[in-house]
Amino acid sequence: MNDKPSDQSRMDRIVSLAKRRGFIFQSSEIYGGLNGFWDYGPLGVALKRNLKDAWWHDMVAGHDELAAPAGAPEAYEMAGLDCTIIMHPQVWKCSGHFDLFHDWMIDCRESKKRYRYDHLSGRFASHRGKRVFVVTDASGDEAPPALTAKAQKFFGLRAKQIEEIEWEGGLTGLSAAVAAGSTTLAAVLGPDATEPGTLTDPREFNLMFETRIGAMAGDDDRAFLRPETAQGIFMNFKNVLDTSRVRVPFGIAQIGKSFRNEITPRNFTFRSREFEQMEIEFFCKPADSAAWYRYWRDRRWKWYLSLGLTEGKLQLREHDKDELSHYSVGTADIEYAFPFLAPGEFGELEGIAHRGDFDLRSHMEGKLVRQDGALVLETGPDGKPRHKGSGKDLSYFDDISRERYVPHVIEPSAGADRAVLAFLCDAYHEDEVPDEDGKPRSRTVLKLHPRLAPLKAAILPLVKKDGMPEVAIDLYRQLKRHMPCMYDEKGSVGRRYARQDEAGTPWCLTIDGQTLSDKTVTLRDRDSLVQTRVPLADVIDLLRDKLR
RNA sequence: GCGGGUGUAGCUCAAUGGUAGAGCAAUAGCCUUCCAAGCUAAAGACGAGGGUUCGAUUCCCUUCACCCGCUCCA
Repeated sequence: MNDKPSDQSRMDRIVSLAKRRGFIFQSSEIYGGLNGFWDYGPLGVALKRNLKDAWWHDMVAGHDELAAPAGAPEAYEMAGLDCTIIMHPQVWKCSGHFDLFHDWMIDCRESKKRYRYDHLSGRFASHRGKRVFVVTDASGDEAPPALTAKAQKFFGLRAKQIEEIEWEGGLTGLSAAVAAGSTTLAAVLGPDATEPGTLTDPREFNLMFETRIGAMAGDDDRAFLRPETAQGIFMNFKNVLDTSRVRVPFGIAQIGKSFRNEITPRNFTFRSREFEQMEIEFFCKPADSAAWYRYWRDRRWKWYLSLGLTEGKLQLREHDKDELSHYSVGTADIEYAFPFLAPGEFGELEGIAHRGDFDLRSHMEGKLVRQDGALVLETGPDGKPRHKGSGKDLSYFDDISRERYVPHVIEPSAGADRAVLAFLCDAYHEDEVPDEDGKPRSRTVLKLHPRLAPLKAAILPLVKKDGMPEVAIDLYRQLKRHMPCMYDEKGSVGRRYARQDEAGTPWCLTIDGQTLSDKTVTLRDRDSLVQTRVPLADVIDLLRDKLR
C-alpha cells in the first residue's frame, strides 16, 4: 500500500507560507509554543477580519428584512449580539455541555485503552480459588455475555466449563462498587486486560476550560469558558425580543471566541483549543422549521462558493440519525477537503443543526433528554431534575395567529479559523511564470477572493527615479482612503510582483515612463498576469467597482 | 493519553565532544524601464531545563513543540 494518506507536503508548504508571510504563528513561540493555540500575524488578522466582516455583512448588516431572499420561506429579520465568554455555570448544565464534556476517565495500563468510568460495569467471578471483579464497557443486553466470555478466557476454560464459574451479586457499575467498598481497582480485570489491577485511578476529564470567579474564589465559584457561543444567544433571546421589535421568524448572530480543552489538537489551526465561531440562532415557528433548516443549509453552502472556495473540494453531508447530537433533529455539515486529510476525507467547516426547542425549553424547565422521540426533563437518582432550569418563560406570543409557542431553532454554526484555513489552502497555488528571459519560473500565489485579500492593491513605480515614485506615492495616498493597499519601490518589479502574489494581493498598479506622458498606469491581475493600461484618474473607481 | 519520528538563521539544508557554514528570503545602499537580474554592506540559529565532561549543538535524562499512527472528539 503505497498510496499517500494525504497531501502532507502541500500542507507543509502552506503552513510554511503562513508563517513566512505573517499569516499565522504559533502562540507563545519564543517559549517553545503552546499546543492548540495560534496567533494571527499582520496578513492573517486582515484575512480573518475580512472573512468575519463578509459573514457579518452577508448575514446581518447587509440583510434586507423587507424581502424574502431566494429560497427563503418568507422575509425575516436578523440581529447582532456580543456576549461574555464566562457565563453562569447553570447555563452549561442545562445546555448539556456539562454532562457531555465532563467525565471521569479511567485508563488501562496494559491495553492502553481509555474508558468512561461510568460506562464500566461488572461483578465478581470465582473459579477454583481465583476471584476477580470482571468488568466490561458493553452495556445493556451485551454486557452479560461479554462478562462470561471475559471470565472464561481469564480462567482458561472451555465453553462447556462456563457453568463452573461462580458469580457473586448482580451487574454493578464499577464506580458504585468502588464507592461502596465492595471491590478495589486492584481486583478489577479491565475490559481489554488479561490480568487484574491494570486500571488507573479515575481522572477528571473536562473538555471545558475551568476558571474561578473572584480573586479569592473557592470551589463554589467554579465557572467555565464557553465551549460555544450559541448559549449566550439563548440567554438573551428574551432581551432581544423585548427590546428590538423583532418578530419570529428572526435570527440572532454572534462572532466570538470559544474554548475547548481538546484531547489532541492537530492539523495546524483546524482543531484548536481557543477558536472563533460565527453562529446564528434562527428562531422560527415549529411547523416551518424544516423549511428554514433547508434554507439555511443551502444558503450557507452558497456563501462559501460566493467567496471562491472550489466547489469540488466542498461537501454537504447530512448526518445519519445515530450521529445526531443530543439536541438535534437534523444536522448537515459543510466540509472541505483539507490537504492534510486523506483523499476522499473532509473536515468540518460549519454545522447547520435543527435544534428544535431543546435549548429554550432546557433553559426554562431544566435539562431535557430525548426519550421515545420526545424531550422530557432529565431526572437524577432522587427523582428530582438533574439540572434545574431558570424557570423563566422563554415562549413567544404570535400576535397574528394569536398562539403562544416555544420557537424552534436552526443553528448555522461556522468556525472562523477553519474557514480561514480552508480559504488559505484553497487559494494556495504553485504555477509557472516566464522570467525576464522567457524561461518558466515557479511562483507561489494565493488566489484569494478580492474581498478576503489582506491587501487589495500594491502601487509600484517601475523604477526608483524619473519622478515615478512621486506619482506612485500620490496614488497610494489617494487609494489608501478607500482600501488597504501598499507602496513598494524596493528591488526589481518582478520581485515585487512575486511578493504581492504570495500575499494574495489581487492587483498591482505600476507607474512607468508612459504614465508621466499620458497619465495612464498598468493594472496587473494576480491570477491572469494580464496587464491593462488604465487612466490614472479612473483607477480608484475601477478597483472599487471590482471589489463590489 | 500511548507508540514511532523530528527539532540548527525567516525558509531549505550542512558540519562538529573544543560555542557553527551555505543557498534563498529579509534590511540598507548602488544599479535597474514590466514578472524573484547584478554589485556592496550589515544583520541573523543549535527549542527549553538538568546531568556526564576540563569543555556539550553533538552523549544521557526530563520537558516543550511539530509530524505520522492509535485513541478521543463536533
